[in-house]
Amino acid sequence: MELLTIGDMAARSGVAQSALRYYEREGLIRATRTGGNQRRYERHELRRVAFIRIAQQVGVSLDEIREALAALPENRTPTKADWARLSARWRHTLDERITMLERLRDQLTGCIGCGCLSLQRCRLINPEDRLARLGEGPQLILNPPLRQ
Amino acid sequence: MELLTIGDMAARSGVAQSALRYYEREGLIRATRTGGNQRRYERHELRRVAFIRIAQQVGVSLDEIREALAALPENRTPTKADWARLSARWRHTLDERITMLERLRDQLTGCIGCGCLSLQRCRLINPEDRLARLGEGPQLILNPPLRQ
DNA sequence: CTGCTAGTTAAAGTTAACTTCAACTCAAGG
DNA sequence: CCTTGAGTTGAAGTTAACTTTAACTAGCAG
Repeated sequence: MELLTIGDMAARSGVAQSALRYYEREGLIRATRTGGNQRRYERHELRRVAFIRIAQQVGVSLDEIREALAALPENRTPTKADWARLSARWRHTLDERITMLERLRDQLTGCIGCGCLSLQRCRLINPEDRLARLGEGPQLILNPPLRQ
Repeated sequence: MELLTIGDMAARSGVAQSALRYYEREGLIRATRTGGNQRRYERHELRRVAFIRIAQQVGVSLDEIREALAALPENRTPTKADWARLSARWRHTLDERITMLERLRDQLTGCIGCGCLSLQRCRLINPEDRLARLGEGPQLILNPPLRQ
């Protein structure tokens, strides 16, 4: 059971040591300590780091990533099935994000592309035809959660 | 030539007044002033705001958005052609982002999905087969710009 | 004129995700 | 034993994109 130093982890994962310490403080990865208080990582922590970076690319926050990682077993090395279960979640998130961007792209092409980018008429800006249905109310740009 | 107050702009764009002031400080939108120093917006500034929010959804930073908006004419209301020219840029960015996410999704399915998420063997983690080609060097997770 | 809502400013606060810094300690080679 | 490179800590700094606050002014109805 060979353990990795923080330097090893940084080199093999491409993630800075300061980030690895940060992830540990945030409860995303774990390390044991040597007698001299240095961190030693088990090999499977590398997989956690990989998972973290991938999820970040998908646009998931560290908070959500921590939550997902909490589904891994505490007292044994995660199995393939454990990881597969987690990845299913991101797969779904990814699908959603891709769909959103594709819709945005298609509408962009036919909408800003044509120069019509009008808050009154554009489906991109006023997606559910809110203006038409709600009459005088405020016309929201894009999707809901834009706070006022 | 009816001008809009900041309240009008906020209501019609769904963007907070504080954000509109911030955009102005950052040089993304412009307003004239009344005798009493209140902002008055021309109608086409709404289109700018729409453009800003759309670009943000695509993942573009305000810095880049400002740069893009700088291509609009200073001294006349932008035409459809002006907007179409700008949108072409985002269209391209969008395409790239979608492609990236699709690649990520496909690899996620076949890679984390299968539980193999291994830094040594996984194409997702080690995309260009760096390990194989470069021998002992550090193995970077995902795409390049991960600083050390 | 009185009130009230809408608008103004500069400055400070917020959040995420880290990095940088200063001041040390550990581990290993010679 | 000495030196050097790797590791440790808490605290403060960084960046983007805003929001909040406090103290004040404008515009308009009655």
